[in-house]
Amino acid sequence: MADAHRSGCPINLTLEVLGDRWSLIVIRDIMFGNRRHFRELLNRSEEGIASNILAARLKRLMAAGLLTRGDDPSHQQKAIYNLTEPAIQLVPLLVQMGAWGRRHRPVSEELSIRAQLLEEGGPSLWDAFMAELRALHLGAPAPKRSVLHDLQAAYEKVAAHRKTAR
Amino acid sequence: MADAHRSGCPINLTLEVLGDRWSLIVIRDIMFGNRRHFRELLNRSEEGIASNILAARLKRLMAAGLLTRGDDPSHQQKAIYNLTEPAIQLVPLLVQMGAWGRRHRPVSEELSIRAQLLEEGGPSLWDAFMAELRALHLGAPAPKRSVLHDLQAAYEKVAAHRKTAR
DNA sequence: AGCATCCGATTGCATTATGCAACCGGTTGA
DNA sequence: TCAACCGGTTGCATAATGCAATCGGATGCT
Repeated sequence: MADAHRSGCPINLTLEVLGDRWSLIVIRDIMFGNRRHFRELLNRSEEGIASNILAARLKRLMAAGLLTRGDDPSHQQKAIYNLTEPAIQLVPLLVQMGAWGRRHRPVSEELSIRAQLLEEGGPSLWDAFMAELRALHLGAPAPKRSVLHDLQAAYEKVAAHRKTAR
Repeated sequence: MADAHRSGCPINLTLEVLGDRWSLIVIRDIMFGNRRHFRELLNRSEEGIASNILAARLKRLMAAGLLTRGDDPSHQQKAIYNLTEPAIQLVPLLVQMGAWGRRHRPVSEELSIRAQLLEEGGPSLWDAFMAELRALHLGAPAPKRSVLHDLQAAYEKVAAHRKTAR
């Protein structure tokens, strides 16, 4: 009863989980940038999230069933954040967000390449990408071809540039 | 220079406009519920937005180019809020949000009928709906068949019930 | 062993956003 | 004349966000 949902409308309920300025940024970085550790999410994101906000978001997203937290065998203190199946199913939503932003907002060309690829690839590309995410985050059998690598290329280039520029 | 965008990423820029708990609720009500006046948006929405928040959101959405404000000829004081073309192009995004919420959140059956119709109708239905919105909000020539009426039916039923129940 | 670096956070504090209720001057229609 | 409605605004409390410094523990290098 601590629910207190504003309404049962699907759009509203989605907004109650994801309707803030950081949740989808975190999911985007895990999903498209393959940021799996706290420090990666903290230091290697374009927008510069604060550490307390990041911690709060990770906690909330885990409570909402969108992320799980696992141990990194290589380091006792290191945590690995994984996407859950519901989070992986946000791919079409994020693609639409990217497509809309690309058309109607002053995007930078570098960072919109990924959105363009996903938009032009259509649902079949999204499915391939989601299959890769399941392999990476849920331990599902790995698909043959990697579309993820292509998607991450531009992203990595920009992140690296930003890091040196600091 | 008062821009100060966090980054040029399309997803981020979309989030900077729509990433809060109310903006998309307002657009949803105008779009699917055909709420065109301030008082309609205030009193006839499921979630019960506060009047100052509504005023602030309408102002921001107009500044972002998603809404325009027109005069209602029938009443000197009455304002009519219209969707712009960019706002109408949010249809696929809202459909994806509804589809995701329907699958992964505790939606009420009544309110998810609309989401289901739009999801099952696919892109061709979205296009038909968007054409109707253009007629309604931009003064474009009206299409023949109205899919909007069907979409609003369930919504109106619930809103009417809620009004009497207060 | 010693020490710098990295690990996922937490704390304190300032600013901003949101939420709630009451209220405003003007318009409309009976 | 008057109640109801019009699009908001105001004041105030609470919650979210932003920023910088810091924490205790783990790791790796020398």
